[in-house]
Amino acid sequence: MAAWWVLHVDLDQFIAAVEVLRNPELAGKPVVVGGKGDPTERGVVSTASYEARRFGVGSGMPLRVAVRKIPDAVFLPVDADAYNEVSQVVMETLRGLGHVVEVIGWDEAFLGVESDDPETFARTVQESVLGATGLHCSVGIGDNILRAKIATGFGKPRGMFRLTRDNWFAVMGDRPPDALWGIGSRTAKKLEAAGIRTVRELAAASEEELAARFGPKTGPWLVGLGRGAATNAVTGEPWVARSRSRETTFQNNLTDWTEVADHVRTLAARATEDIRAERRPGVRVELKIRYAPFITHTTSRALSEPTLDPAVVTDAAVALLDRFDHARQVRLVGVRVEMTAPAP
DNA sequence: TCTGGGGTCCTAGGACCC
DNA sequence: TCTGGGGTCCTAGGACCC
Repeated sequence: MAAWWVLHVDLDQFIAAVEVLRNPELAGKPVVVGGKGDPTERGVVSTASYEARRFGVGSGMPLRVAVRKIPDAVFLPVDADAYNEVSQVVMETLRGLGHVVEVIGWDEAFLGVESDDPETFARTVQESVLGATGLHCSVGIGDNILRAKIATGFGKPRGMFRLTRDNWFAVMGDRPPDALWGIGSRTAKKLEAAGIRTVRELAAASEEELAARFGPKTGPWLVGLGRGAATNAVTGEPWVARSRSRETTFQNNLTDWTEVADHVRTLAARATEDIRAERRPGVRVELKIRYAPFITHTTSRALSEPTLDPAVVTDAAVALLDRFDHARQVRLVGVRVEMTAPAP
């Protein structure tokens, strides 16, 4: 009787690899993809090639910092259309293997697989993706989605790793809590203040105590993460967005709020185009302002009735500007529109 | 070092209602 | 005159992920 497994498939340095694929001369060079590709501008690294990572450059790092670390790296702009196209080939290839596929990003998916030999199937996955796209991937094998997701990191690059209840504490027990998917630096710091420095200690923590510190749902959920607990259900149901948003960071902070208003109108119009394309009326509009140097506030308002009318959305967004301090400089503006639930 | 863009979910306080 | 308890909605902010 074959067992059920969750496989997590993750393309290796996906964005950089796509760029190398269409420009083979980049192979072996430090490649940094991010922003508009100009490391003197505001922007962050989306993906760095392994050659660039050796210099300490990684995702989320400001481009201005990256260029200081590797002055002669190849800097490229983000080309979302190109990555989407390759991503679709990857996901179609995975679906073609005959198992349920849950897409969780451009370069990641879970597969629900019934098998006696998941490693052999993982090898098939890697060969299929390589054959269809020329790209390498790593595979995590787990008894639930959390363990599969974490396992992938131990398989990179081009490898695989199995993580289950049997080796969970042997592999993860002594690691810091932010090695877990869902715990970031902020929560790790708060956990440390509570005397919790390892996954093993998190697993043994009191749910009541963490509920008092983190909230009624988050506390017990964190303890569960420490134990490696998660669903093993992989769903092929297509993902449905709840909101659409557009935002812009200015290369130079704005001081003129009539300019700010112009940008709000443009962004609101674009967000409305997005919801119109999905035929999902907007029910709430949120305006985001990031003041200089990096102070972010949001405000939102429910619309009086669901609408697809660009004028209604735009006017609502512009009206929200009244709630902000027009004496301050603006680094970013954003508009988000919440949609009605999709028709069943 | 100086921090993108597009998303999701949770928390907590206040309003409001019974 | 002084003031319960519970439920739900709205809103701002925080944290996280790709």
